[in-house]
Amino acid sequence: MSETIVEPRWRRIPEERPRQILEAALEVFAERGLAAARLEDIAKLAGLSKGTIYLYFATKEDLFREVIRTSVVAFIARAEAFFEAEPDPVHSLTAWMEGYWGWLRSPVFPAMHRLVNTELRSFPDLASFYTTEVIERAQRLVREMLERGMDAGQFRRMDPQVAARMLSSLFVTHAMWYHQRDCFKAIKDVGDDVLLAQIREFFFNAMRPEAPNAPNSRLK
Amino acid sequence: MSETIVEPRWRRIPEERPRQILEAALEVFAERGLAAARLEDIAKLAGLSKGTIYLYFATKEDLFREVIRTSVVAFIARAEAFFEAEPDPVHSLTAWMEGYWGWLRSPVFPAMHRLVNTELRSFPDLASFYTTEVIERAQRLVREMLERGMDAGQFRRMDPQVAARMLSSLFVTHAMWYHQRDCFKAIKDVGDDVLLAQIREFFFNAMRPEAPNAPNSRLK
DNA sequence: GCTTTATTAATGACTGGTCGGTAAGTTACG
DNA sequence: CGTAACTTACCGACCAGTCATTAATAAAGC
Repeated sequence: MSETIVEPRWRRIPEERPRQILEAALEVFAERGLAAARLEDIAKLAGLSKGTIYLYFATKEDLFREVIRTSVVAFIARAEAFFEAEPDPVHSLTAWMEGYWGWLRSPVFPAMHRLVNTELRSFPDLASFYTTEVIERAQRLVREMLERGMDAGQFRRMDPQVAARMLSSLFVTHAMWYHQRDCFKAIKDVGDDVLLAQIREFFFNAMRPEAPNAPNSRLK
Repeated sequence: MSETIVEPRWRRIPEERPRQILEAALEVFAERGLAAARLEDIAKLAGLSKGTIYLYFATKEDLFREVIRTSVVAFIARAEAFFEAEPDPVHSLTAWMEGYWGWLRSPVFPAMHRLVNTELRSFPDLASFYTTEVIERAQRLVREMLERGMDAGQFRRMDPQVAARMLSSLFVTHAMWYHQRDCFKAIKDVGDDVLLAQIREFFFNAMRPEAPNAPNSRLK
Protein backbone atom coordinates (compact mmCIF):
# COMPACT_ATOMS: atom_id res chain seq x y z
CA MET A 1 0.00 0.00 0.00
CA SER A 2 1.39 3.39 -0.99
CA GLU A 3 2.04 6.09 1.57
CA THR A 4 -0.45 8.77 2.51
CA ILE A 5 0.42 12.23 1.32
CA VAL A 6 -0.38 14.44 4.27
CA GLU A 7 -0.89 17.98 3.15
CA PRO A 8 -1.74 20.93 5.42
CA ARG A 9 -5.17 20.26 6.72
CA TRP A 10 -7.05 23.37 5.58
CA ARG A 11 -6.45 23.48 1.93
CA ARG A 12 -9.52 25.29 0.69
CA ILE A 13 -9.57 23.25 -2.51
CA PRO A 14 -12.47 20.90 -2.04
CA GLU A 15 -12.69 20.39 -5.79
CA GLU A 16 -9.74 18.03 -5.50
CA ARG A 17 -11.32 15.91 -2.82
CA PRO A 18 -13.45 13.54 -4.93
CA ARG A 19 -10.50 12.61 -7.10
CA GLN A 20 -8.28 11.99 -4.08
CA ILE A 21 -10.93 9.83 -2.45
CA LEU A 22 -11.52 7.87 -5.64
CA GLU A 23 -7.81 7.20 -5.99
CA ALA A 24 -7.49 5.93 -2.45
CA ALA A 25 -10.67 3.93 -2.78
CA LEU A 26 -9.44 2.24 -5.92
CA GLU A 27 -6.31 1.13 -4.15
CA VAL A 28 -8.15 -0.28 -1.15
CA PHE A 29 -10.94 -1.90 -3.17
CA ALA A 30 -8.38 -3.45 -5.47
CA GLU A 31 -6.58 -4.93 -2.50
CA ARG A 32 -9.51 -6.17 -0.41
CA GLY A 33 -12.62 -6.28 -2.58
CA LEU A 34 -15.83 -4.45 -1.87
CA ALA A 35 -17.13 -6.14 1.25
CA ALA A 36 -13.81 -6.33 3.08
CA ALA A 37 -12.68 -2.78 2.32
CA ARG A 38 -13.05 -0.45 5.27
CA LEU A 39 -14.07 3.15 4.74
CA GLU A 40 -11.64 4.14 7.46
CA ASP A 41 -8.72 2.68 5.53
CA ILE A 42 -9.72 4.58 2.43
CA ALA A 43 -10.00 7.74 4.48
CA LYS A 44 -6.63 7.24 6.07
CA LEU A 45 -5.01 6.60 2.71
CA ALA A 46 -6.54 9.79 1.36
CA GLY A 47 -5.36 11.67 4.46
CA LEU A 48 -8.91 12.35 5.60
CA SER A 49 -11.37 11.11 8.17
CA LYS A 50 -14.18 8.75 7.42
CA GLY A 51 -16.80 11.42 7.85
CA THR A 52 -15.32 13.49 5.06
CA ILE A 53 -15.95 10.75 2.52
CA TYR A 54 -19.63 11.05 3.30
CA LEU A 55 -19.54 14.70 2.30
CA TYR A 56 -18.76 13.58 -1.23
CA PHE A 57 -20.29 10.13 -1.61
CA ALA A 58 -23.60 8.94 -0.25
CA THR A 59 -22.71 5.33 0.53
CA LYS A 60 -19.93 2.82 0.23
CA GLU A 61 -21.63 1.24 -2.78
CA ASP A 62 -21.92 4.60 -4.40
CA LEU A 63 -18.24 5.22 -3.95
CA PHE A 64 -17.43 1.84 -5.40
CA ARG A 65 -19.70 2.36 -8.36
CA GLU A 66 -17.96 5.63 -9.10
CA VAL A 67 -14.50 4.12 -8.79
CA ILE A 68 -15.34 1.45 -11.32
CA ARG A 69 -17.22 3.75 -13.61
CA THR A 70 -14.46 6.33 -13.95
CA SER A 71 -11.82 3.69 -14.54
CA VAL A 72 -13.84 1.78 -17.07
CA VAL A 73 -14.77 4.90 -18.95
CA ALA A 74 -11.08 5.65 -19.36
CA PHE A 75 -10.53 2.19 -20.80
CA ILE A 76 -13.44 2.37 -23.20
CA ALA A 77 -12.17 5.66 -24.55
CA ARG A 78 -8.77 4.18 -25.20
CA ALA A 79 -10.33 1.16 -26.84
CA GLU A 80 -12.31 3.24 -29.31
CA ALA A 81 -9.06 4.82 -30.43
CA PHE A 82 -7.52 1.49 -31.33
CA PHE A 83 -10.58 0.57 -33.26
CA GLU A 84 -10.16 3.41 -35.71
CA ALA A 85 -6.38 3.53 -35.72
CA GLU A 86 -5.49 0.70 -38.08
CA PRO A 87 -7.17 -0.82 -41.06
CA ASP A 88 -4.98 -3.93 -41.05
CA PRO A 89 -6.63 -6.51 -38.76
CA VAL A 90 -3.42 -8.08 -37.50
CA HIS A 91 -1.93 -4.73 -36.61
CA SER A 92 -5.07 -3.33 -35.04
CA LEU A 93 -5.52 -6.54 -33.09
CA THR A 94 -1.94 -6.34 -31.90
CA ALA A 95 -2.52 -2.75 -30.83
CA TRP A 96 -5.73 -3.74 -29.12
CA MET A 97 -3.93 -6.49 -27.22
CA GLU A 98 -1.33 -4.05 -26.03
CA GLY A 99 -3.96 -1.60 -24.81
CA TYR A 100 -6.05 -4.32 -23.23
CA TRP A 101 -3.02 -5.77 -21.49
CA GLY A 102 -2.12 -2.35 -20.19
CA TRP A 103 -5.53 -1.91 -18.67
CA LEU A 104 -5.61 -5.42 -17.25
CA ARG A 105 -2.36 -4.74 -15.44
CA SER A 106 -3.75 -1.63 -13.76
CA PRO A 107 -5.24 -2.01 -10.30
CA VAL A 108 -8.74 -1.36 -11.60
CA PHE A 109 -8.96 -4.72 -13.21
CA PRO A 110 -8.61 -6.96 -10.17
CA ALA A 111 -11.28 -4.89 -8.44
CA MET A 112 -13.54 -5.20 -11.44
CA HIS A 113 -12.83 -8.87 -11.77
CA ARG A 114 -13.61 -9.54 -8.14
CA LEU A 115 -16.81 -7.62 -8.48
CA VAL A 116 -17.83 -9.70 -11.43
CA ASN A 117 -16.85 -12.97 -9.82
CA THR A 118 -18.12 -12.52 -6.31
CA GLU A 119 -20.20 -9.44 -5.71
CA LEU A 120 -22.26 -9.06 -8.84
CA ARG A 121 -25.55 -10.12 -7.36
CA SER A 122 -25.40 -7.26 -4.89
CA PHE A 123 -25.15 -4.71 -7.72
CA PRO A 124 -27.55 -5.64 -10.48
CA ASP A 125 -27.42 -2.23 -12.14
CA LEU A 126 -23.64 -2.20 -12.13
CA ALA A 127 -23.64 -5.70 -13.49
CA SER A 128 -25.74 -4.80 -16.47
CA PHE A 129 -23.73 -1.62 -17.00
CA TYR A 130 -20.62 -3.75 -17.06
CA THR A 131 -21.94 -6.42 -19.40
CA THR A 132 -23.37 -4.06 -21.99
CA GLU A 133 -20.88 -1.22 -21.76
CA VAL A 134 -17.68 -3.18 -21.32
CA ILE A 135 -17.92 -6.82 -22.23
CA GLU A 136 -20.27 -6.65 -25.19
CA ARG A 137 -18.68 -3.53 -26.58
CA ALA A 138 -15.19 -4.94 -26.32
CA GLN A 139 -16.27 -8.29 -27.70
CA ARG A 140 -17.89 -6.67 -30.70
CA LEU A 141 -14.75 -4.70 -31.39
CA VAL A 142 -12.55 -7.78 -31.33
CA ARG A 143 -15.06 -9.77 -33.33
CA GLU A 144 -15.05 -7.21 -36.10
CA MET A 145 -11.29 -7.15 -36.29
CA LEU A 146 -11.24 -10.92 -36.47
CA GLU A 147 -13.90 -10.99 -39.16
CA ARG A 148 -11.95 -8.58 -41.29
CA GLY A 149 -8.86 -10.72 -40.78
CA MET A 150 -10.75 -13.83 -41.84
CA ASP A 151 -12.09 -12.12 -44.94
CA ALA A 152 -8.57 -11.10 -45.82
CA GLY A 153 -7.38 -14.67 -45.36
CA GLN A 154 -5.03 -13.70 -42.55
CA PHE A 155 -6.93 -15.83 -40.05
CA ARG A 156 -8.53 -19.19 -40.45
CA ARG A 157 -12.29 -19.26 -40.64
CA MET A 158 -14.15 -19.93 -37.44
CA ASP A 159 -16.98 -18.43 -35.41
CA PRO A 160 -15.58 -14.95 -34.68
CA GLN A 161 -17.68 -14.73 -31.53
CA VAL A 162 -15.97 -17.80 -30.20
CA ALA A 163 -12.55 -16.58 -31.22
CA ALA A 164 -13.16 -13.29 -29.42
CA ARG A 165 -14.15 -15.19 -26.34
CA MET A 166 -10.97 -17.27 -26.46
CA LEU A 167 -8.91 -14.13 -26.75
CA SER A 168 -10.51 -12.51 -23.70
CA SER A 169 -10.21 -15.75 -21.85
CA LEU A 170 -6.46 -15.90 -22.32
CA PHE A 171 -5.99 -12.30 -21.32
CA VAL A 172 -8.23 -12.27 -18.30
CA THR A 173 -6.68 -15.28 -16.61
CA HIS A 174 -3.15 -14.25 -17.33
CA ALA A 175 -3.88 -10.81 -15.95
CA MET A 176 -5.13 -12.26 -12.70
CA TRP A 177 -2.09 -14.50 -12.46
CA TYR A 178 0.06 -11.48 -13.13
CA HIS A 179 -1.54 -9.57 -10.28
CA GLN A 180 -0.89 -12.43 -7.91
CA ARG A 181 2.49 -13.44 -9.19
CA ASP A 182 3.98 -13.53 -5.70
CA CYS A 183 1.69 -16.47 -4.96
CA PHE A 184 2.10 -18.27 -8.27
CA LYS A 185 5.66 -19.33 -8.79
CA ALA A 186 4.80 -20.44 -12.31
CA ILE A 187 4.45 -16.82 -13.40
CA LYS A 188 6.78 -15.14 -10.96
CA ASP A 189 9.86 -14.71 -13.13
CA VAL A 190 8.15 -14.13 -16.45
CA GLY A 191 8.21 -10.47 -17.45
CA ASP A 192 4.86 -8.89 -18.20
CA ASP A 193 5.92 -8.09 -21.76
CA VAL A 194 6.95 -11.71 -22.22
CA LEU A 195 3.54 -12.84 -20.99
CA LEU A 196 1.86 -10.59 -23.52
CA ALA A 197 4.07 -11.93 -26.28
CA GLN A 198 3.28 -15.51 -25.31
CA ILE A 199 -0.44 -14.88 -25.40
CA ARG A 200 -0.17 -13.07 -28.72
CA GLU A 201 1.88 -15.83 -30.33
CA PHE A 202 -0.41 -18.52 -29.02
CA PHE A 203 -3.53 -16.79 -30.22
CA PHE A 204 -2.17 -15.99 -33.67
CA ASN A 205 -1.04 -19.57 -33.96
CA ALA A 206 -4.52 -20.78 -33.13
CA MET A 207 -5.89 -18.45 -35.78
CA ARG A 208 -3.36 -19.10 -38.53
CA PRO A 209 -4.96 -20.35 -41.71
CA GLU A 210 -4.91 -24.05 -42.45
CA ALA A 211 -2.18 -24.89 -44.88
CA PRO A 212 -4.12 -25.81 -48.03
CA ASN A 213 -2.35 -29.13 -48.46
CA ALA A 214 -1.56 -30.03 -44.87
CA PRO A 215 -3.11 -33.19 -43.45
CA ASN A 216 -5.34 -32.42 -40.48
CA SER A 217 -5.09 -35.94 -39.25
CA ARG A 218 -5.64 -35.49 -35.55
CA LEU A 219 -8.74 -33.37 -35.52
CA LYS A 220 -11.93 -35.26 -35.77
CA MET B 1 -30.24 -22.57 -3.50
CA SER B 2 -31.50 -26.12 -3.09
CA GLU B 3 -34.12 -27.00 -0.52
CA THR B 4 -33.38 -28.13 2.97
CA ILE B 5 -34.13 -31.74 3.65
CA VAL B 6 -35.76 -31.69 7.05
CA GLU B 7 -35.54 -35.06 8.62
CA PRO B 8 -36.85 -36.01 12.05
CA ARG B 9 -34.87 -34.01 14.52
CA TRP B 10 -33.39 -36.78 16.63
CA ARG B 11 -31.62 -38.97 14.23
CA ARG B 12 -28.96 -40.47 16.47
CA ILE B 13 -26.57 -40.77 13.60
CA PRO B 14 -23.99 -38.10 14.32
CA GLU B 15 -21.52 -39.84 12.03
CA GLU B 16 -23.37 -38.32 9.11
CA ARG B 17 -23.23 -34.78 10.46
CA PRO B 18 -19.80 -33.66 9.19
CA ARG B 19 -20.62 -34.70 5.66
CA GLN B 20 -23.99 -32.96 5.74
CA ILE B 21 -22.42 -29.79 7.08
CA LEU B 22 -19.65 -29.89 4.51
CA GLU B 23 -22.19 -30.30 1.73
CA ALA B 24 -24.26 -27.36 2.86
CA ALA B 25 -21.16 -25.29 3.47
CA LEU B 26 -19.88 -25.95 -0.02
CA GLU B 27 -23.11 -24.69 -1.48
CA VAL B 28 -23.14 -21.50 0.57
CA PHE B 29 -19.43 -20.80 0.18
CA ALA B 30 -19.71 -21.36 -3.54
CA GLU B 31 -22.52 -18.87 -3.74
CA ARG B 32 -21.21 -16.12 -1.49
CA GLY B 33 -17.50 -16.60 -0.93
CA LEU B 34 -15.86 -17.05 2.41
CA ALA B 35 -16.34 -13.67 4.08
CA ALA B 36 -19.95 -13.16 3.02
CA ALA B 37 -21.15 -16.66 3.86
CA ARG B 38 -23.11 -16.81 7.10
CA LEU B 39 -22.79 -19.76 9.41
CA GLU B 40 -26.49 -19.51 10.09
CA ASP B 41 -27.29 -20.01 6.40
CA ILE B 42 -25.11 -23.07 6.28
CA ALA B 43 -26.79 -24.39 9.37
CA LYS B 44 -30.25 -23.78 8.00
CA LEU B 45 -29.38 -25.47 4.73
CA ALA B 46 -28.09 -28.47 6.61
CA GLY B 47 -31.26 -28.48 8.72
CA LEU B 48 -29.34 -27.68 11.90
CA SER B 49 -28.67 -24.77 14.16
CA LYS B 50 -25.51 -22.74 14.10
CA GLY B 51 -24.32 -24.10 17.41
CA THR B 52 -24.28 -27.64 16.07
CA ILE B 53 -21.67 -26.74 13.48
CA TYR B 54 -19.34 -25.81 16.29
CA LEU B 55 -19.64 -29.30 17.67
CA TYR B 56 -17.92 -30.56 14.56
CA PHE B 57 -15.74 -27.68 13.34
CA ALA B 58 -13.74 -25.31 15.49
CA THR B 59 -14.05 -22.17 13.40
CA LYS B 60 -15.48 -20.88 10.16
CA GLU B 61 -12.06 -20.92 8.56
CA ASP B 62 -11.60 -24.49 9.66
CA LEU B 63 -14.85 -25.48 8.04
CA PHE B 64 -13.89 -23.72 4.84
CA ARG B 65 -10.48 -25.34 4.79
CA GLU B 66 -12.10 -28.74 5.13
CA VAL B 67 -14.64 -28.05 2.39
CA ILE B 68 -11.92 -27.13 -0.05
CA ARG B 69 -9.60 -29.88 1.04
CA THR B 70 -12.09 -32.71 0.63
CA SER B 71 -13.23 -31.45 -2.77
CA VAL B 72 -9.74 -30.94 -4.08
CA VAL B 73 -8.62 -34.32 -2.91
CA ALA B 74 -11.44 -35.86 -4.91
CA PHE B 75 -10.30 -34.00 -7.99
CA ILE B 76 -6.66 -34.95 -7.60
CA ALA B 77 -7.61 -38.57 -7.31
CA ARG B 78 -9.60 -38.40 -10.52
CA ALA B 79 -6.77 -36.57 -12.25
CA GLU B 80 -4.24 -39.25 -11.43
CA ALA B 81 -6.47 -41.78 -13.16
CA PHE B 82 -6.46 -39.87 -16.44
CA PHE B 83 -2.73 -39.60 -16.27
CA GLU B 84 -2.20 -43.33 -16.43
CA ALA B 85 -5.19 -44.21 -18.58
CA GLU B 86 -3.96 -43.42 -22.06
CA PRO B 87 -0.56 -43.55 -23.72
CA ASP B 88 -1.65 -41.48 -26.72
CA PRO B 89 -1.16 -37.78 -25.86
CA VAL B 90 -4.09 -36.50 -27.85
CA HIS B 91 -6.46 -39.00 -26.33
CA SER B 92 -5.17 -38.62 -22.80
CA LEU B 93 -5.31 -34.86 -23.15
CA THR B 94 -8.87 -35.08 -24.41
CA ALA B 95 -9.75 -37.26 -21.45
CA TRP B 96 -8.01 -34.87 -19.13
CA MET B 97 -9.96 -31.97 -20.55
CA GLU B 98 -13.20 -33.79 -19.98
CA GLY B 99 -12.33 -34.55 -16.39
CA TYR B 100 -11.06 -31.06 -15.75
CA TRP B 101 -14.17 -29.54 -17.27
CA GLY B 102 -16.32 -31.76 -15.12
CA TRP B 103 -14.63 -30.58 -11.99
CA LEU B 104 -14.67 -26.94 -13.07
CA ARG B 105 -18.42 -27.14 -13.50
CA SER B 106 -18.92 -28.44 -9.98
CA PRO B 107 -19.70 -25.88 -7.30
CA VAL B 108 -16.33 -26.41 -5.65
CA PHE B 109 -14.52 -24.57 -8.35
CA PRO B 110 -16.10 -21.14 -7.99
CA ALA B 111 -15.45 -21.29 -4.27
CA MET B 112 -11.86 -22.27 -4.90
CA HIS B 113 -11.46 -19.65 -7.56
CA ARG B 114 -12.84 -16.93 -5.35
CA LEU B 115 -10.56 -18.01 -2.58
CA VAL B 116 -7.58 -17.79 -4.85
CA ASN B 117 -8.60 -14.47 -6.30
CA THR B 118 -9.73 -12.60 -3.24
CA GLU B 119 -9.12 -14.30 0.04
CA LEU B 120 -5.77 -15.95 -0.37
CA ARG B 121 -3.84 -13.63 1.86
CA SER B 122 -5.99 -14.65 4.82
CA PHE B 123 -5.08 -18.31 4.36
CA PRO B 124 -1.37 -18.59 3.64
CA ASP B 125 -1.23 -22.28 4.45
CA LEU B 126 -4.19 -23.09 2.24
CA ALA B 127 -2.66 -20.99 -0.50
CA SER B 128 0.56 -22.94 -0.51
CA PHE B 129 -1.34 -26.20 -0.26
CA TYR B 130 -3.31 -25.16 -3.31
CA THR B 131 -0.36 -24.01 -5.40
CA THR B 132 1.79 -27.03 -4.76
CA GLU B 133 -0.85 -29.73 -4.53
CA VAL B 134 -3.23 -28.57 -7.23
CA ILE B 135 -1.79 -26.07 -9.65
CA GLU B 136 1.74 -27.37 -9.93
CA ARG B 137 0.67 -30.98 -9.94
CA ALA B 138 -1.94 -30.42 -12.62
CA GLN B 139 0.39 -28.25 -14.67
CA ARG B 140 3.10 -30.90 -14.59
CA LEU B 141 0.62 -33.51 -15.74
CA VAL B 142 -0.52 -31.46 -18.70
CA ARG B 143 3.01 -30.46 -19.52
CA GLU B 144 4.09 -34.05 -19.73
CA MET B 145 1.22 -34.98 -22.03
CA LEU B 146 2.05 -32.05 -24.26
CA GLU B 147 5.74 -32.94 -24.34
CA ARG B 148 4.93 -36.46 -25.40
CA GLY B 149 2.66 -35.07 -28.10
CA MET B 150 5.40 -32.77 -29.35
CA ASP B 151 7.91 -35.59 -29.45
CA ALA B 152 5.45 -37.62 -31.47
CA GLY B 153 4.95 -34.73 -33.87
CA GLN B 154 1.28 -34.42 -33.04
CA PHE B 155 1.75 -30.93 -31.61
CA ARG B 156 3.97 -28.13 -32.81
CA ARG B 157 7.05 -27.41 -30.76
CA MET B 158 6.75 -24.73 -28.13
CA ASP B 159 7.51 -24.25 -24.45
CA PRO B 160 5.26 -26.92 -22.91
CA GLN B 161 5.03 -24.94 -19.70
CA VAL B 162 3.54 -22.05 -21.61
CA ALA B 163 1.18 -24.30 -23.52
CA ALA B 164 -0.04 -25.83 -20.27
CA ARG B 165 -0.68 -22.36 -18.90
CA MET B 166 -2.68 -21.42 -21.99
CA LEU B 167 -4.79 -24.52 -21.62
CA SER B 168 -5.63 -23.82 -17.98
CA SER B 169 -6.28 -20.23 -18.85
CA LEU B 170 -8.94 -21.13 -21.39
CA PHE B 171 -10.62 -23.58 -19.08
CA VAL B 172 -10.61 -21.46 -15.95
CA THR B 173 -12.20 -18.42 -17.53
CA HIS B 174 -14.79 -20.36 -19.43
CA ALA B 175 -15.71 -22.22 -16.30
CA MET B 176 -16.32 -18.99 -14.44
CA TRP B 177 -18.40 -17.67 -17.29
CA TYR B 178 -20.31 -20.91 -17.26
CA HIS B 179 -21.09 -20.55 -13.58
CA GLN B 180 -22.41 -17.05 -14.15
CA ARG B 181 -24.12 -17.63 -17.42
CA ASP B 182 -27.30 -15.92 -16.27
CA CYS B 183 -25.31 -12.68 -16.13
CA PHE B 184 -23.36 -13.16 -19.33
CA LYS B 185 -25.62 -13.31 -22.31
CA ALA B 186 -22.66 -14.18 -24.51
CA ILE B 187 -22.53 -17.63 -22.94
CA LYS B 188 -26.12 -18.09 -21.92
CA ASP B 189 -27.34 -20.25 -24.77
CA VAL B 190 -24.21 -22.24 -25.41
CA GLY B 191 -24.42 -25.74 -23.99
CA ASP B 192 -21.67 -26.78 -21.63
CA ASP B 193 -20.61 -29.62 -23.90
CA VAL B 194 -20.40 -27.18 -26.80
CA LEU B 195 -18.20 -24.89 -24.72
CA LEU B 196 -15.87 -27.78 -23.99
CA ALA B 197 -15.73 -28.67 -27.68
CA GLN B 198 -14.94 -25.09 -28.62
CA ILE B 199 -12.09 -24.89 -26.17
CA ARG B 200 -10.75 -28.25 -27.28
CA GLU B 201 -10.85 -27.34 -30.96
CA PHE B 202 -9.26 -23.97 -30.34
CA PHE B 203 -6.46 -25.42 -28.27
CA PHE B 204 -5.69 -28.25 -30.68
CA ASN B 205 -5.68 -25.75 -33.50
CA ALA B 206 -3.18 -23.61 -31.65
CA MET B 207 -1.02 -26.68 -31.13
CA ARG B 208 -1.28 -28.18 -34.61
CA PRO B 209 2.10 -28.60 -36.26
CA GLU B 210 3.21 -26.04 -38.80
CA ALA B 211 2.64 -27.23 -42.30
CA PRO B 212 6.20 -27.87 -43.53
CA ASN B 213 5.74 -25.76 -46.65
CA ALA B 214 3.26 -23.16 -45.45
CA PRO B 215 4.31 -19.51 -45.50
CA ASN B 216 4.21 -17.99 -42.03
CA SER B 217 3.97 -14.48 -43.37
CA ARG B 218 2.08 -12.75 -40.60
CA LEU B 219 4.04 -13.77 -37.59
CA LYS B 220 7.09 -11.64 -36.95
C1' DG C 1 -6.11 47.31 11.78
C1' DC C 2 -8.95 44.83 15.01
C1' DT C 3 -12.95 42.40 16.61
C1' DT C 4 -17.18 39.93 15.67
C1' DT C 5 -19.97 37.02 13.03
C1' DA C 6 -20.92 33.72 9.33
C1' DT C 7 -19.50 30.04 6.54
C1' DT C 8 -17.19 26.16 5.06
C1' DA C 9 -14.29 21.86 5.59
C1' DA C 10 -13.42 18.35 8.31
C1' DT C 11 -13.46 15.51 12.44
C1' DG C 12 -14.20 11.60 15.60
C1' DA C 13 -17.19 9.86 19.13
C1' DC C 14 -21.29 7.44 18.84
C1' DT C 15 -25.24 4.34 17.14
C1' DG C 16 -27.30 0.43 15.27
C1' DG C 17 -27.13 -3.71 12.95
C1' DT C 18 -24.70 -7.90 11.78
C1' DC C 19 -22.45 -12.12 12.69
C1' DG C 20 -18.76 -15.31 14.62
C1' DG C 21 -18.41 -17.68 18.56
C1' DT C 22 -20.02 -19.49 23.42
C1' DA C 23 -22.44 -21.31 27.25
C1' DA C 24 -26.56 -22.47 29.49
C1' DG C 25 -30.50 -24.96 28.67
C1' DT C 26 -33.64 -28.57 26.42
C1' DT C 27 -34.96 -33.06 24.48
C1' DA C 28 -34.63 -37.88 23.74
C1' DC C 29 -32.94 -42.14 24.88
C1' DG C 30 -30.79 -45.95 27.77
C1' DC D 1 -30.61 -39.94 36.40
C1' DG D 2 -26.94 -39.47 33.11
C1' DT D 3 -25.40 -38.31 28.95
C1' DA D 4 -25.30 -37.47 24.03
C1' DA D 5 -27.23 -34.42 20.45
C1' DC D 6 -28.76 -30.35 19.63
C1' DT D 7 -30.91 -25.49 20.37
C1' DT D 8 -31.48 -20.91 22.01
C1' DA D 9 -30.15 -16.80 23.84
C1' DC D 10 -26.60 -14.12 24.36
C1' DC D 11 -21.87 -11.65 24.07
C1' DG D 12 -18.49 -8.92 21.91
C1' DA D 13 -16.07 -7.28 17.95
C1' DC D 14 -16.52 -4.91 13.90
C1' DC D 15 -17.96 -1.40 10.81
C1' DA D 16 -21.18 1.55 7.82
C1' DG D 17 -23.20 5.59 8.48
C1' DT D 18 -24.52 10.01 11.53
C1' DC D 19 -24.05 14.28 13.83
C1' DA D 20 -22.61 17.58 17.25
C1' DT D 21 -18.45 19.94 17.49
C1' DT D 22 -14.07 22.19 16.08
C1' DA D 23 -10.86 24.61 13.23
C1' DA D 24 -9.76 27.71 9.47
C1' DT D 25 -11.02 31.45 6.87
C1' DA D 26 -13.67 35.12 5.00
C1' DA D 27 -16.68 39.10 5.49
C1' DA D 28 -18.69 42.85 7.97
C1' DG D 29 -18.71 46.49 11.24
C1' DC D 30 -16.16 50.02 13.57
